[in-house]
Amino acid sequence: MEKSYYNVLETLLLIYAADEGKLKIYLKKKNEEPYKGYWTLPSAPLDSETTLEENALEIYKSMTNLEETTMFQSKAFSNLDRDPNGRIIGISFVAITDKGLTDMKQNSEDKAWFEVDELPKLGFDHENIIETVSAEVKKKVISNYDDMLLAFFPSDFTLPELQNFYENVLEKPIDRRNFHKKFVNQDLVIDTGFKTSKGSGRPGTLYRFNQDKMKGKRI
Amino acid sequence: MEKSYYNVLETLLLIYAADEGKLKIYLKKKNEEPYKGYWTLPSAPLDSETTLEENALEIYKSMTNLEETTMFQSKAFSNLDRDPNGRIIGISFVAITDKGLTDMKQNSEDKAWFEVDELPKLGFDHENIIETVSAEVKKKVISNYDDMLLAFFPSDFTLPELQNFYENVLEKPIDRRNFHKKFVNQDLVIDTGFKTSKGSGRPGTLYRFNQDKMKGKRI
DNA sequence: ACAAAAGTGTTGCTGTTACACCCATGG
DNA sequence: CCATGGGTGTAACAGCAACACTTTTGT
Repeated sequence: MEKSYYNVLETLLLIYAADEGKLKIYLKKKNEEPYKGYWTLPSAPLDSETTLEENALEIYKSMTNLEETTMFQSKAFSNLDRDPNGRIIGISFVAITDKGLTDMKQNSEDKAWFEVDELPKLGFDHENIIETVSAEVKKKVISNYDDMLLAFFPSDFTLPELQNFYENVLEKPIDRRNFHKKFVNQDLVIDTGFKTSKGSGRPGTLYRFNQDKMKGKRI
Repeated sequence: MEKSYYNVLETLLLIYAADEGKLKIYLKKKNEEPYKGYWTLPSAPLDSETTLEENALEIYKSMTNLEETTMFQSKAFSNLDRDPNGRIIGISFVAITDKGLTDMKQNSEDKAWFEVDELPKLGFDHENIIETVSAEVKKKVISNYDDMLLAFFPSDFTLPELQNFYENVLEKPIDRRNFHKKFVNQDLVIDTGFKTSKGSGRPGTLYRFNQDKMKGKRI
């Protein structure tokens, strides 16, 4: 192979959501070789007249039909053997979305949500990328670094829902009563006045995050 | 300009150290056009047979004559007008070093330390890059996220030294006595048994970080 | 009325904050 | 012996951890 100062780049997008208490990622099924039938991260090659951010947002729109999201840059992956077709450098972005929205909710033939700890067969080095970036995202969720916990709950939620997600990410159980009081006593959440009743048991109060108190707050 | 899927990349290295209580960065003076006489970040073009990490380490070695450092990837900068010579994508890395070591201590004609809040005239978009990345580094120092505070003090220090640096990064004063006890009472530091005496006043106890307690510790 | 899920109360501990005071060195 | 800077003490308070109990729903 000829050594050169020109490189091919791709933007990789990791779309995350909190769903049923689990951290999930939205993947795409590949229907051409290489890795035909494998799942992969949505991606796009970067041309010389587009910024990485623009490129990532385009991928987001095409995958979700949504315009807005919390998006930020993550790591670059530059191993020489990432792609069997030749050297390509991948720059990863993280987008956090509200799974409740739009047609993303239903999995389709070629787009689906997966728990980050139960990934399907993945093409290229995407399993490695997902594990690396997910570890970073989880770490931020746990302490609300970069307001990451806030980003996962843009709309109403019950405290048990929040706790379920938080416990799964933390991989440790937390006392239900202490968790509840932490958020209520410190005014980190606002009571919307509504309740949810799904199944048996007392209905949960619907809260939303108190943005002023949560922004920058260390959990 | 012709649209293409080939891009030129450069690795940019931000070498930081805690010195005299200040967060400092090591820069290089440019002696050819463009930006001749301006200061810039050390950088290297990326060829098609090198990883970003290898490239960053090469820059580090050539700037410091040291082999080892705490290094991690930071953001990628992909604005189209970053460089007057044409589109080039910059991938930034952060290295943290012990300024006391080697010949780095003395500033030379073409390499020097600068406080991140008192930067010289910088070429390209490097001022923007330094500000962006420095904000990220400071934020991590403040909470010891990714063990960032630990990384800045690999060898012995006095608590007043540590506090001086921490206060400058935080941009708020902290009670001297509480700061002291926080670290001592929680066994975050280990007494080396040595003292420093510089100038008047009672000599300070030399501590080093207790790695076991500090790793992962949120300050 | 019973199970299931959500919400409230209490107590002790740990760490933070806001203070005043004592100790070791150089001039 | 006094200025300078470093180290120790203490009391009030906030947040966390570990507990038992009560309330509201569905069946």
